[in-house]
Amino acid sequence: MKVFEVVGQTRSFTRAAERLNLTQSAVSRQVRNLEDELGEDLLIRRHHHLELTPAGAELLATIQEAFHSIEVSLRSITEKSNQNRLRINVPPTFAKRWLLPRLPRLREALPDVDISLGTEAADTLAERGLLDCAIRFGDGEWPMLDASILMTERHVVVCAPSLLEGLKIEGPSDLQRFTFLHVLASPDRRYLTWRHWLDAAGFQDVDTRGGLEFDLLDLAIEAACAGLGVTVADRSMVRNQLQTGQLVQLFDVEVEGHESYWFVTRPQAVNDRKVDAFRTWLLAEVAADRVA
Amino acid sequence: MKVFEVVGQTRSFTRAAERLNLTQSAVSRQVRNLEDELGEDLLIRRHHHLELTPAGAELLATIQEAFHSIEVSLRSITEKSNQNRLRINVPPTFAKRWLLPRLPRLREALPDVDISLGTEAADTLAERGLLDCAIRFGDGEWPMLDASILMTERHVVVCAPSLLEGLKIEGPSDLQRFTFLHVLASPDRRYLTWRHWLDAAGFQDVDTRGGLEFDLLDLAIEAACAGLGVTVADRSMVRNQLQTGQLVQLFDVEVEGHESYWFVTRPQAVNDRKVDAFRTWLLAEVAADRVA
DNA sequence: AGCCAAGCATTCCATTTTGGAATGCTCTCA
DNA sequence: TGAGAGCATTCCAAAATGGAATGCTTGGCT
Repeated sequence: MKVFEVVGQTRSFTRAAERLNLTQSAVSRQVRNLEDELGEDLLIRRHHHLELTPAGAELLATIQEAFHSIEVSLRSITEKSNQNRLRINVPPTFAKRWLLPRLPRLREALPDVDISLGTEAADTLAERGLLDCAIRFGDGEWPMLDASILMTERHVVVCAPSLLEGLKIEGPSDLQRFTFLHVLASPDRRYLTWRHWLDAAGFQDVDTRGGLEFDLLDLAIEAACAGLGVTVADRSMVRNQLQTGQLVQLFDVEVEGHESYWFVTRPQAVNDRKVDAFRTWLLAEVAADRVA
Repeated sequence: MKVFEVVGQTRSFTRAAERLNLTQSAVSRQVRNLEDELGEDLLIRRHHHLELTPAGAELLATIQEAFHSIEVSLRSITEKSNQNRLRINVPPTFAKRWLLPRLPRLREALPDVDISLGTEAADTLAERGLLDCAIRFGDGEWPMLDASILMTERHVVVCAPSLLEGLKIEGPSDLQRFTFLHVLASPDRRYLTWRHWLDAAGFQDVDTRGGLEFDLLDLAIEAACAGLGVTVADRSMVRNQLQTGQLVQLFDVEVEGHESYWFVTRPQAVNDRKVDAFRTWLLAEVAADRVA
């Protein structure tokens, strides 16, 4: 039953199996059993995707609602001392660079809401009921979830002021002297932020192949602060360091990235007071940022 | 989970076990496991009865609703050709004597509703989702169910006209000559309808100890029709026989019983079109009866 | 047209979960 | 204070569930 719910969401036995920590074989049989019991097909097995039959669609809707309400009830029991806890997951860099500095203001704005902050790279908002909401980086397209845009990344190049001592930085060749700090999208693939920025700046023939790689932007920024090299970073993530002089910006080139930070919720969360209050606060904060 | 639902309803591990076709031991551990998982007690184990903790009460309510909606959805799939079937259980005598003769009228009134009629002595309305509603005989007090009164029994004494040939029936002693037909409440206990009727009629010293016993009023009435003796019966159940002359009433004494026929539904059924239409029809029918 | 790969079905066996029977424990009531 | 009702516990058996390997079907691609 639970299995069918996930299959319905993922529209794939294989992906459902992953989400459920089962094998595809187990999922296949569970669904088959359910169909047998009902004497009615729930899914149309097409190749390379599944479709729901009308019966399946109706059952899926019912099951989702029922399970959700049970899950909420269960949670409110497990943590009944924490009725007012807001559980969120936030990308690590965003958490550290943007949210953490604003936590005092958040507490002030929502004094009666406790916050549980997770920084998993891949949150479980769609899969489990543990999270109330999340902030995600991407294009805002996530199936079965609602997303409101918070901010689009704006890339600037920064480094520690110590690196610049006695140097004049005016063009591509000056840049080439520094160590490049990169952020990895996956263990063997970099984000192309340097490429985009260089294109926008009109710098040809800069060799970015060398340099240090980090799996988190946060670490790249830390490295830059430590004077290890130059990095491309989202302006919002280094605002503080620029203000205090820990980092300085090189060139007056700012590139709008094609991905953004989004506030993401399950559709059912529309009538959750906490989530709503948090969304409102977030949107107000980012609006204030833009003015500043 | 399902186990806890039934325990919550029955307020007893043992009875829950019976209903679930499990042993008390299995039920005990299921509930214990659930409590352990939640880290919170759901039940207060008092001796000779269980109480729900606040957490347990909340969870029970949620679970009941969730399971019910799933069950309905499941049923509508299993029998999707029978979306418009109304499943009812009716006491056997009521079914045969009152409802069956009116079925044509019912079909006329609700032409698009198919009827599934069961006549179990103890229906499963509270326990399973199979029935949409039921008619029950009793005092109208059934936990977790809604009941609307249909009619209170009115006892009269009847027998076949052949028994009276050449006799004049005027008092207790005349009555004593007949064979008494009794209805059993349980294998070793009669309903006290004869007693009540004799008291109301003011007949002392009638010995009712002998006679034939039946487990259903219906059989007693059949026996009376066959000229086997005299019986006390609810007027509504023999209306037809009195009209056609198959039975005749002895004495002009009519006793109101202290139990009634009720239309019983689960609380969730309030917004079920079929059930509502049936209730309306039933109430109109009994109202018409009273006028006639 | 035919091959390849993606993805569901199937089979067989191991693991885990669930259930039953017997027994123990504790509280209530007479 | 003893009996009995009713929940807890223990131990073992049975059933359900899951995993790995493998088979099958089909849509896409050359």
